[in-house]
Amino acid sequence: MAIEPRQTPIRVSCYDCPLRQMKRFRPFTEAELEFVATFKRGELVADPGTTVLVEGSRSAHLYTVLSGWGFRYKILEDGRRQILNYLVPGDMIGLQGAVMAEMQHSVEALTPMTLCVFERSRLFSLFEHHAGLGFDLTWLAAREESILDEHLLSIGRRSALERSSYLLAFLFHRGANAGILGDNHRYIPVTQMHFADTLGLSIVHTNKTLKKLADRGLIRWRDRGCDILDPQGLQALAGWMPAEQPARPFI
Amino acid sequence: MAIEPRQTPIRVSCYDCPLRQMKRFRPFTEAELEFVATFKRGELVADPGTTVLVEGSRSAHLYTVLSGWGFRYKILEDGRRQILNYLVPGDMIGLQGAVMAEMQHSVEALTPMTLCVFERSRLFSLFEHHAGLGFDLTWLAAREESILDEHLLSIGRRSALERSSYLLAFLFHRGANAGILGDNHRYIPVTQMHFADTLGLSIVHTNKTLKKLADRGLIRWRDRGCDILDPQGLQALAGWMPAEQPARPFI
DNA sequence: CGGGCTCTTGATACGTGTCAATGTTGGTGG
DNA sequence: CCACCAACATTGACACGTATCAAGAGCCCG
Repeated sequence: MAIEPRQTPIRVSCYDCPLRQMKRFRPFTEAELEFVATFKRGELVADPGTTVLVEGSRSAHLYTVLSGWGFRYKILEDGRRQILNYLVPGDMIGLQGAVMAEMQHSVEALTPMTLCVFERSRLFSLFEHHAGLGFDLTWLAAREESILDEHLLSIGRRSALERSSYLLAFLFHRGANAGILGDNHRYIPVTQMHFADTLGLSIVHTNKTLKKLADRGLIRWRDRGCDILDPQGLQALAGWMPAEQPARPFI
Repeated sequence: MAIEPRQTPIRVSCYDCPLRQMKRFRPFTEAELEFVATFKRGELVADPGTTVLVEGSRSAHLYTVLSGWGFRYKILEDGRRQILNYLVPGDMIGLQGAVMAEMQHSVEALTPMTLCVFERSRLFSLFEHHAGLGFDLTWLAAREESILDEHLLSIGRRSALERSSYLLAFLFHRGANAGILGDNHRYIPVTQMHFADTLGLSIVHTNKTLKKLADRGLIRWRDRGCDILDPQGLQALAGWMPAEQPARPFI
């Protein structure tokens, strides 16, 4: 994989961050915005398929997803891979590094992806000077935890068909909230291999299961990803409802 | 289940909290200790098998485990249950409630259990006045996330035997760190049904799998729980190593 | 003494994994 | 422009792991 993620100078200023202007994020105070602007160190640009962060490395940075889809994963020594969660704009990466000595998971880009790079050494000063931002970080971590809880329930106790439906409904929900679905298409850039590695299933059985969903008209496969045709139907089949939550923070 | 958890007045003062004195927790400043003491509202005492917190409820409190074993879980409508993680002294419960409108999981006691009860409404003032404590909360949330990552990997990609070994090694590690294992016994108060619901396996198959581990001399079953005889062996079988982490915080 | 739990074990059914082969698509280089 | 290759999707046959069903034993507690 010759293509490496490139760290570039700042091209998107926090002051006119396109994400921040979206209504689903809580607004910043002037002081907070100013702090975040000095907190930001650069940008990381990654092409699809690129590994952005590697398990076991020690990163001096924190990241926020500015654009694109990605995912977090872990692998066992013999190569078995488990995808843990997906990343959409507004998500934060690398908080675990403030706790553990090394990264405990890797990150890969699904689409072209841009990350904001922050200096981890200044993390504590964020807590010191901007309690609201500190609270937001905890908020984000707690929400990630809540998502992982649902994934665990799903992998542990749902059948292959229910699991698949849940994951599709979940991705639709995340993508829609992040505003990256394209109104008519509702396209999700996840291959069946990614599905398999998320669901804890083999690729073959994943294919057969997804086919059932396609036959029922819930999804349609195209261009190495899939269109969500009937999110409600998927939710019903999975027996899942997205939990309500207040306006989310964004750093 | 006639037995309800009882909220009692404070019996253990934060100033002479038995947990805080253990060396694995980071020390508090005077000011922090003072704040936490006023933050604490009471104690919750629960007998084994008692449901301490219920999914879907709106709790005005946060909790820290003071003594005993417990676990977090979710259930599907038809009763299928998934245990998400176990609770030992020093763990915090209910941070998710600061984010989601309702509790997203339930909590049950495995042994007699005591929880410290904190006022959620004062959570923000914790961030405002004690950046260090705010940071600690994020720390705890990030560590929980990291544990859930490992569970996901395990359930999704490990075989029944590997999974069981991982869980046993994991529980041993957590119990040992929390100092609740009893040096010679290394007893873990978890029934095979709990194991099954954690591993995403049926109770019958869990039994057969655990028996293999017992036959190999890695564990021994007794008194509705099990003794960990060979934690190293379990780790090796699972292909798992606990991640190194600095002194943990405790609130 | 009886009634729950929990643990145990064997027989059988079923869901999912593995193997193997084919089709499709998009990109690359001659 | 075409040949080729790599990655992904698809399908069928078969093997294996795990679930389900059923029955019984040990234990604690009322």
